[in-house]
Amino acid sequence: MKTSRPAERAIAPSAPRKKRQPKDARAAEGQGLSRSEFAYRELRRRILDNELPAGIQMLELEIADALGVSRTPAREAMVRLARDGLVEIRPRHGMRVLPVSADDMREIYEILTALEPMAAGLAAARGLSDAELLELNGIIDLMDDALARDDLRAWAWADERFHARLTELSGNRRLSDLVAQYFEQTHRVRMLTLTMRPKPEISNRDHAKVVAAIAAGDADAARRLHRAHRERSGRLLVSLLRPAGL
Amino acid sequence: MKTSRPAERAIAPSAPRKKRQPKDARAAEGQGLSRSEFAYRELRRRILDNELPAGIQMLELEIADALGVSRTPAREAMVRLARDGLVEIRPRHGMRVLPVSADDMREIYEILTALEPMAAGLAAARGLSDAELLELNGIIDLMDDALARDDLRAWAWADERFHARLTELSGNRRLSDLVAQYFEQTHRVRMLTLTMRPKPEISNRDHAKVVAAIAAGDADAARRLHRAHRERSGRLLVSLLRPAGL
DNA sequence: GAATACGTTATTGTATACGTTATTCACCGG
DNA sequence: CCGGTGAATAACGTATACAATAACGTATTC
Repeated sequence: MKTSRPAERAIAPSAPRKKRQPKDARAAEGQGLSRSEFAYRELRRRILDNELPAGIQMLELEIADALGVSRTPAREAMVRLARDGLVEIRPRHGMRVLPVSADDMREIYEILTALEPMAAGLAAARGLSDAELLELNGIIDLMDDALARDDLRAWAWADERFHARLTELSGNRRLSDLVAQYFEQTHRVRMLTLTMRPKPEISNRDHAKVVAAIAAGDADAARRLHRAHRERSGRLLVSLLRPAGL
Repeated sequence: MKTSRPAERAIAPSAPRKKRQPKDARAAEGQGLSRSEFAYRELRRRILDNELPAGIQMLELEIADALGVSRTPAREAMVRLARDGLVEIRPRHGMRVLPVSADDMREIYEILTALEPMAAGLAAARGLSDAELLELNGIIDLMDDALARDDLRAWAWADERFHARLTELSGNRRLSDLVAQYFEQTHRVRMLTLTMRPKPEISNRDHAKVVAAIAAGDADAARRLHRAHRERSGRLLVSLLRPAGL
């Protein structure tokens, strides 16, 4: 037992204590989300949408107030975001949204260049069903449509979807979660550079080739092709970023 | 300014309140560790050393008591460990140390098979200094010595060290952290299967070949060789695990 | 006028209180 | 004897209280 606990607890809760005021956190209540989960997701959303721009600092209490929760769930969310590599916790200065430098992007793209081709190879080795292949090709069609309409935002959305779906089809859950985590970190930068890059027609062709290799069950080719695709897009992004001096 | 801070802080702390009893947590005090950090490290150590065997469940309070901290840091440690993939949090049943099934090991090895060869390739492309190459070869020597003495534990230690050091030399911090995280998860199983596997002479040769390729600056060869090494050891481990029915 | 020491204050890490709710176990009916 | 229902209980999620301390500003001295 605890050695010495003063027995203040013995006093009877006679008076109807102040009603537990959950402040607002209105949005959290809506779903079956715990406040902790809500804080995490909302904070992450704001960061990824650049609502909380890179570099910004927020104290625990500011975050808690902004989200309408107390410090405990706010803190838990911060710890999780730090693990995700989105923020940094600096003891007396709160949480800082990490800027993504060209060098950071290089590191992240190197990781994706390792992981995604592996996923493509695994998918090819496993053999995808016709429905799954059809789905991937459908996403490529979406990308082509978006490109034809010059709708870059729609293209980016479909592109992310393609990469996510392909890795999910690897049959390795950890792998696809990991790719999702790092891909997420590229999202902010991709959005920023979307208008700076040349029309991403090559990307669409790359995707089609990878899917063809997977359909043929050629794991080695799928891996090589996806790798080439990743290397190209990584180089492109870093080259766009470097002069911008982020 | 903060809009509305009630001034409860104004009440003077007149009476010398009961001394804050930090229970024990004696070990935490020793270092400059926060209790949270201490809880995390200690818990992780116990899991990796199989002191907390796979499958075991512990409630928040049990963990807190076992570590001599309160629920708050215990909880924070749990959240972090869950992120690391070592435990699972199940709301009313506390924390469960995740068992590592053959299938889990397959997933983890697939990830390492993607990441480590990339690290080797990067190291080769970057070009290592003589001192760095010497260090890697020194570790290989340690492995040979250990093998000659039939000291499997020492061999395993050096092997882990080799892999860790090599990925660090990739120049990609995120990559080496990631490898460390997944490698860590194989540790428990590697220790269990250490006596079941044939003498790992091939491993030592594999390592030497990878270092040679890096020394020659041949990124492609380094990648391919490391990949072959990983594939082999992954297959071996899974094949040992499967009949054991973990 | 600048530098340093000191006191103040804000922020954090940690403990703990509190209310909610899943789980469990006993009891009852079939 | 078994299955279901409800009360008791315990675990958790969350809020908050509290103490330690780093950061900051002020004053003092040279």
